[in-house]
Amino acid sequence: MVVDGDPTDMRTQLGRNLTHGLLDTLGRSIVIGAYDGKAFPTEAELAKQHSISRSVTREAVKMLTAKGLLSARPRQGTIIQPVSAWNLFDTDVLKWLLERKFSIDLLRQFSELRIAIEPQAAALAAARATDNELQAISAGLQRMEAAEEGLDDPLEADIAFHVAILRASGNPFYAQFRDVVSTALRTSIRFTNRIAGRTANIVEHAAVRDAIVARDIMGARAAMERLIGDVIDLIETSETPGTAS
Amino acid sequence: MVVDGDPTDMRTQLGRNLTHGLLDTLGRSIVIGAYDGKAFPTEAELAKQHSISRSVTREAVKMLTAKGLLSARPRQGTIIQPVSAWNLFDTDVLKWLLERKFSIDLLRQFSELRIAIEPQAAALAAARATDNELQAISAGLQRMEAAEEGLDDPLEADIAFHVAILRASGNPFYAQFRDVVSTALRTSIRFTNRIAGRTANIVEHAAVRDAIVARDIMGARAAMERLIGDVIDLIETSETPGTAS
DNA sequence: TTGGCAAAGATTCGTAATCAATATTTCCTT
DNA sequence: AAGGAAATATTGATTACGAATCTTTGCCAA
Repeated sequence: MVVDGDPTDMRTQLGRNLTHGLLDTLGRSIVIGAYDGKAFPTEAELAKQHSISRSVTREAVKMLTAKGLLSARPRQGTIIQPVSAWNLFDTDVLKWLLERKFSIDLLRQFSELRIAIEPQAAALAAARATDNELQAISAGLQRMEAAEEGLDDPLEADIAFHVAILRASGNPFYAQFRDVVSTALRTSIRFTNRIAGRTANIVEHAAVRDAIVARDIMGARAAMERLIGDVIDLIETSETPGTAS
Repeated sequence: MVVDGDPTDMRTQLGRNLTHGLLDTLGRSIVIGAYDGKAFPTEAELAKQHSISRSVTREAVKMLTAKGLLSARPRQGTIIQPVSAWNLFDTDVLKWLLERKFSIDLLRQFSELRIAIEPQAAALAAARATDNELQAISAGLQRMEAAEEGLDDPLEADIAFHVAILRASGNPFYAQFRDVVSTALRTSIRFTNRIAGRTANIVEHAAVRDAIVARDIMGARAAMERLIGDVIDLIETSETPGTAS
């Protein structure tokens, strides 16, 4: 009963199938700390609680161990791993984490990561982006311009722009930050829009694009630094003591 | 027979149990591209090929989908996901990736990531490391000094130093790069030691430590940039055309 | 030939029952 | 009190069966 508000069976739950439904329910419960004092249930208990077969339970648990949230040993049971073992760059973990608190604190952590990654990605893109990749970046910018006039979704356009640059870095590890950046922007928009009713800064985005297209490595890095620096400033000015959970 | 050189059963294989053994075997096979032309086997085929039960097969496949390598749908079968969907920061995926090629190419991609992350981590550490964290950084450096005189393992000491700084950043996302940095250093040592018989650069490491302890944010960033810049220079000078696989 | 619809087939999804392996705890014997 | 053996709890693994979900095939009719 700790597990979910509704102890109903999982058959109508989210997810493509029972296993994914349970994965989602358990992952969310773990991340929000629903088991913090107590021990994690055994396979048998989980199966019973959710009126689900043991196989499905085992598969969901195995997926959670694959993501670093759990570990299991015979006779000892299944235990929750320390947060340091969680794979924070996993899409699901990121999603659950965000539900726990869309606090400014988490947004700040995201942004601290972005300020390290994205300027360097822009520099690499300036150095080696292919024609196709340059075009994708420009396309993202054009979507943002279209969004200014209500012809496109401003958030999705913004995300497309940043992701295009990550891809254009030519380094698959950079491209992995897709989800982090996307999540950060989705969260960000709730704050930045609320705080200063400002719309996305087209001029500064264009500066990044122009520098990359001009193969200006230093310029691309600097322009992107400015872009994200703005976000961080906004977060910090709006950070009033006691707001953080 | 595509799967593994030895079509023996999995009972003597690596891994804590059958599921993990199969996970490892399949993960490695996928990453090295053993299924590149062909379709991925069905559950039934996998079970038969490895003389293993269907449940174990399903659990291993589920773990691989959790890591982004596979996806499964009824009637359609199990299919390998594009590399862009793989979770490259997963410890296992990283390990498999490294077995595919410990090429200079992969080492360069690691280093491009480090040059973005670690200087910023050093800067954050300089800004907010606790006393304990400062002590851990100094301890890492001392281990490196001890290693100079054969009293400790130089590689492990080097890793400990860099990981301590990642942790001291106070941002859990930075701490996640533990594995990437550790892997990069382990790979790196094979090259850097071979190319220039040089030992780890204690002086430059000490400069990073000193700057962090002195709360010198800019200095810490610059010192770490120099450190990793050296590695990148070494990689680039040793990069002869045709070496990349 | 073409269009549509129904039947067959393949594959993952899900349940159930059962035994094995592995630690831990309990308890008996010395 | 010590040591070891037995009971016990929990994950690990096998097997067999049926359900759900698509795809493909093939038939029938316009």
